[in-house]
Amino acid sequence: MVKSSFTPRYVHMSQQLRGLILEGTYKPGDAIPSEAELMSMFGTARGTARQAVDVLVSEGLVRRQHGKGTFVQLQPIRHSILNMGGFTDSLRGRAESPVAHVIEAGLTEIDGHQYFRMVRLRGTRTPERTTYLSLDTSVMDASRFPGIEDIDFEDRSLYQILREQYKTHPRRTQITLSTEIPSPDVAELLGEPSDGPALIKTEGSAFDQNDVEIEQIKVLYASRVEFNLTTAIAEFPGGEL
Amino acid sequence: MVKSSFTPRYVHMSQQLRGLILEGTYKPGDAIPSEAELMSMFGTARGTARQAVDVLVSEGLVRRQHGKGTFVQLQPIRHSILNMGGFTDSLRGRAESPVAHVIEAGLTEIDGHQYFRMVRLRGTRTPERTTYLSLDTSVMDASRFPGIEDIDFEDRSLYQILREQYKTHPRRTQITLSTEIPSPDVAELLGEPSDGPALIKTEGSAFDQNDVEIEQIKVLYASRVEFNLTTAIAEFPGGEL
DNA sequence: TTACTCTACTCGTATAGACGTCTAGACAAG
DNA sequence: CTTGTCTAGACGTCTATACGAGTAGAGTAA
Repeated sequence: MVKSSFTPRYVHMSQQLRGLILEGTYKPGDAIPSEAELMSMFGTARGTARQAVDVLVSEGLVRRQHGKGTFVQLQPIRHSILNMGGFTDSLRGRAESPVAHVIEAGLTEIDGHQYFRMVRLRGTRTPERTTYLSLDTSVMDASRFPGIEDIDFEDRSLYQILREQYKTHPRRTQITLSTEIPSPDVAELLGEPSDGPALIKTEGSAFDQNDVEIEQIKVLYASRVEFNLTTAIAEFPGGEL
Repeated sequence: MVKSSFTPRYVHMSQQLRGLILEGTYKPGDAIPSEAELMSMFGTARGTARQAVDVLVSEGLVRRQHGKGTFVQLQPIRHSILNMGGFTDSLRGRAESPVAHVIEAGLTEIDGHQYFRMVRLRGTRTPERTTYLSLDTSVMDASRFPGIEDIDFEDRSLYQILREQYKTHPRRTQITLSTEIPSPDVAELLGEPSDGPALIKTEGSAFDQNDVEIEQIKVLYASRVEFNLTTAIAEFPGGEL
C-alpha cells in the first residue's frame, strides 16, 4: 500500500488562503473571497469551499459574519519573541546578537521510529555578557532530515539549515501556551532564582510550505522575557461579553 | 419578525448526544452510534449527522477514527481562547453561551481620583452546566463614564455598554502575559484544584478609537483555557537563529 | 426628508448521492 | 500457520441543489 501524498482539496484551498492572509494580501478586517467566489476560483462545490474556510475559522484566523462575509481576524503574531523564526529579526538594530548553546542533541527512538532531538539554550550576547532567554526542545523526523545529527547548530540557525540543506521552508507554527514550574536544573540554566515564578511554556509544531509537520517544539521562557501582545477588538451586531 | 426558538437540527442532535455521553449511556472508550445509525435515529441526512458530531469533536468530547467509529474521549472538555478579543465569537455555533458573574463592582478612590473597579467571573454556559474560564478585573476612570457604577453588567457586555451609552469604541488592547499562582479563594472560584498549576495572567490596557486609554485590565485564566496561536515564519536573507 | 420595500449578495442549514480509504473479520491459498 | 483476498461497515471527501436568514444599498412612496 502506497502512502499517497494525496491532499484533500479543502486542505489545499485552506493552505492557499492561509498563505494569502499571512503574507498580507488579506489584512485584518478585510473580507476574504465569498464562498461563491471561492467556488469559481478553485472550481469546487460550495461545501468544499466552506470546509476550507472551516479550517481557518477553527484556527481563529478568520471570522464569519452572517449576511456580510468572512473577515480576517487578528494580525497573526509576527516578529515577536513568540515567533521562533523571527528571533534574530527582533534583535536587529540592537547591540545584541543571538546565541545558541546546544545542551543535548542526538537520535532517539520512539515507537520504532528514529527522531532527532535537540535541546538548546537560546539568548542574546552583548560585549559585556550573555543572557539566556529560553530553553528550546526540538524533535524532528530523522528519516526526513538524514545526517541532521552531525550538524553543528551553535553556528547556524536550525531553520536556515532546513532551507539550505533540506529544501524545507518553515512557514508557520501552531502553538499552545501554558505554564511550568522549572526544575532546579532548568532554573539554574535560565538564571532563575530557586523560588522564582512559574514560567511560560509554549508547545506545538512547525509546518513547512506544504503544511507538513516538520518539528515539534517546546520552549520554556525565562521570566525576564516579556510577552507583549496587541489585540484588535471587533464590533459585532449582537454585542459581545 | 419573530425571534423563533428554532434550533438547527444538528445542534439539537449534538445536545442529545452530549447528554447521553455526560449521563453515561456512552462511556469513555465506547463508540457512539455510527453516522448511518444517527441518520436513521434522527431521520436526517448524513451531512447533518456529521455536523452534529463535529460539534462534539470540536469540544473534545469524542474522537473520530477512520474506518472504526467515533469514540467517547476520556479527557475533560477544554475551552479555547483563540483570540483574546473574540470571546463570544469563539462560542458561535456551539451549544454554549457566554456568562458573566459580577463579584465586586463599585467606585474606589486612588490618589484623589475616582475609579470604577469591577471583578467578574466569566465563562460559558451549556444546558448542563456553567464553566468559569477567567477572573477579570477592570479599572476605569469614573469621571469619563458617569453613572457606570449603577449599571448591571451581568446582562450586557461591558464594551457594548461603552459603545451604546458612552459612545466609546474599544479598538485594541495592549497586554503583557505572565504567570500567577492563584490564591485558594481564586482557585476555588475558577474551579482549580488546590495544588493546580500556575495560571496564565494578562495585564494591560484597552484603548478607544482615539487611542485614549479607557480601561486597565487584569485577567487570570483557568487552566482549562487553551491559548492557541498561529505564527508566521518569514525568511530573511541574512538568516536567523 | 423620512420610512418602507425590493433586491442582490452573503453566510447558515439541510438533503441526497457518489466514491474513496481504512479497519477488522472471514475465508481461501500457499 | 502464514499470507493474500474479499467484504461489510465506518469515517473522509466531494458534488449539486435548495431554501432560510441577515446585511446593505437602491429605489419608491408618503
